[in-house]
Amino acid sequence: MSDPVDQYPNPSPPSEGQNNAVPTPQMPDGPWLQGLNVPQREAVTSLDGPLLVLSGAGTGKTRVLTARLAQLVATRKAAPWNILAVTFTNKAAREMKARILQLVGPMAEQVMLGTFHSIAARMLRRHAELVGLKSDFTILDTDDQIRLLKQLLEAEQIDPKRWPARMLAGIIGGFKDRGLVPAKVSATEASDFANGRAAELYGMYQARLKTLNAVDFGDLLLHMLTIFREHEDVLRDYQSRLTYIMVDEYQDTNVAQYLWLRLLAAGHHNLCCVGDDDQSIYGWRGAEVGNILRFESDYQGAKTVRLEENYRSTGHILSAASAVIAHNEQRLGKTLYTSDAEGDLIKVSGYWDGHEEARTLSSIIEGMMGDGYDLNQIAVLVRAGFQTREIEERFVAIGLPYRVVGTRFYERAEIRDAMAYLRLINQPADDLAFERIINTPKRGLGTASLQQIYQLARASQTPLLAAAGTLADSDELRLQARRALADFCQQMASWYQKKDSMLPSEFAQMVLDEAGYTGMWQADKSPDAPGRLENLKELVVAMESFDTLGGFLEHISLVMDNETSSDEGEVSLMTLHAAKGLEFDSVFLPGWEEGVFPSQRSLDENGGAGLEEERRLAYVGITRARKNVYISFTANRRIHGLWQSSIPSRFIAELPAQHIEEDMAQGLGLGRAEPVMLGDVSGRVGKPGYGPAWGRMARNQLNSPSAPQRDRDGWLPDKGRHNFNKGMRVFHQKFGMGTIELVDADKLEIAFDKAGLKKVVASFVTLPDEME
DNA sequence: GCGTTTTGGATTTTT
DNA sequence: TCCAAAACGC
Repeated sequence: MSDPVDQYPNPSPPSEGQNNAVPTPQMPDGPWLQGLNVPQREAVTSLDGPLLVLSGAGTGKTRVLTARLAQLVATRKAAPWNILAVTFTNKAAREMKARILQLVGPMAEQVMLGTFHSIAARMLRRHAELVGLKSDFTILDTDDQIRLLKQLLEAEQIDPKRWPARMLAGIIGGFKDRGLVPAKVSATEASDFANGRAAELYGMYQARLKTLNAVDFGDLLLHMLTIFREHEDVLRDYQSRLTYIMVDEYQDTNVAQYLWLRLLAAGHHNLCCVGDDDQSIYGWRGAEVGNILRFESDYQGAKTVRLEENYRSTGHILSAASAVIAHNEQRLGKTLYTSDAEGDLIKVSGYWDGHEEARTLSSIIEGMMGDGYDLNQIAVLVRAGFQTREIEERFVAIGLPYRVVGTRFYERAEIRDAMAYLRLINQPADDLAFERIINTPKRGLGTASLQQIYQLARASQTPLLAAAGTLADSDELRLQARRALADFCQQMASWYQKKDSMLPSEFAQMVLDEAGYTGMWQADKSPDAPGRLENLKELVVAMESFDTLGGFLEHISLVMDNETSSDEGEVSLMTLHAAKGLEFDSVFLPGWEEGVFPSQRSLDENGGAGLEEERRLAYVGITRARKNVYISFTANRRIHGLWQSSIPSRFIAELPAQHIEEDMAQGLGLGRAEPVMLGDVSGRVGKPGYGPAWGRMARNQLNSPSAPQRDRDGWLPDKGRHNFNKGMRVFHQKFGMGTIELVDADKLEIAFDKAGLKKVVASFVTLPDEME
């Protein structure tokens, strides 16, 4: 967070004199070429024309990217400021920058390197007026966006229950991902939101953004597309300045990003895209795998280089991952190999329930810790965030140090509030910031007073803060509210005066104190209040590396991550998505059950394509590991408070037998029949009871070489396919015998003899005589 | 205007 | 089950 990587120079070539900075050409064989394998070297030295580098997991992608950049500079194909290097994350940009700095020295500063969004933002600030914005436009975050849309929906009298703002935000985001301005949204694409009003609402939202002098994330790219299309001179300018383009994680580009790149590269076609179609896991966010699949036909004469030698994982891990991903049809195909040893087999285990899974997983980690393993080299990767809770609880119980990766710093309310204060001071017309903090901490200004402010602002066409000032001087409001408002405005004015004469960090501290915001949390007795104060402190510290408030705000609106890594070892706990690009010695992959992973929703909503994306997620998960992989599944899982029986993920069946080890010792032995303990739910000691059908199922899963078909047994959770009726006597593995009280599609309400009235899914109960 | 109760809903989220 | 946002009552 200390290094504002996104502050690259303007796209214009540096003024004369700086040309001295260009060093004498390096020898053709720079140090960056040392130790590259054949395809890597080919990718690095193929400088002209379109180039697609298909780089599998762990094949040295970043190394190739940075070496190629160094090569461009060294051969004088391009001056640093002629090179555009685009990444998706700030972290990737930061890393690349650091490595280039090492390779080519301070000239690296001149490379236009950053995320799609930060580069587009930079460009947009230069040409803002071409789309009706001022160059000091505000970049809204998701929260502001939703609030804005809520207001819009309310004004349009659209039922917020039926048509939530969040949904509209998603639809509009989708349009923007596809590069569609409101006028281009066709009737078919308009979706049925609020009876087909999506396109219309999109237009209204854009108009509202313009009056606020604000953009959302999607707009950064979208506005640049508009500018490039409507102002050829601007596009030409960039085309002639940025003569070599490199893109990281190309498989994740959406249509807007694709078009943006295509326009920029249109003249010279010196476009090098690096990516891995097998690691495309952001389809739901608008990423188009098609972009990478189509590269060769999109760019005539494109060269493709495959990086297939993996330097990360051992043989079994790599083979197993490759076998899983081979089940996908939509892929370009790569054959990863390693010269590393076969290593350990992947361990696959089944457990009775999530509790047992968490318990066992934790004790394995404890054991590793005892053997001197570095906890930082261990990760637990789950499909969805809610899965971390059960595991976290166990970690807490046994005192295992861990950290959950992915809870975003900037999403915390206190950070957003603090930011809103700073935003409003920096930009008094920032109405959304005003709304956020006008009554935080409580100033006794409720909806009634706010209504007045809105009215006046609308009538006089002024920002809310200005309207508030006017209102404070009038006698429209009750004395109390008027006084509060006057105080607030006065404070704002005084802060505005001071904002440029103080260090941003000191300034922020002062504002938060004077506003009573720090005090608000100090007075708060809730258990998380100290943590929030801690976060605020962190924010202030983060500001220390900035000279101006404006600089900080620009940076933070785009770079909102904070990576606090501790020196003490901690197990990392995160989603599979968050793990992309990371690597660990040992990786635990719990929850491999149908419905959870692959996610039922993904399957329902996107069918075969959804399944393939889930499978890529599995591939990403396995390939994070260098040495050990532990995959597990459970027979029963409680989801949203309902117990559901589950069957092992089909991905488990796709793991070839020769690369796995059925490590059932800790949990349920497959096929080992044990007595079923009827109705004994709580206080269970030792191994729980389980039905033999489950064991049979799991074994089938494990042994079948191809995708399993589970159709018999009635164990499958296919909805509605049951013959249960009210009044029937049934058996449930966890709750024992009971009588059906109510049938609602696949859900049954059952009065259990011992466990009482419960709602369960039909697939989880059987007729008593089905038991063996 | 604010604290409390009720209700509904619940993947993944680089920017 | 558990969380956050809407609705409710003082």
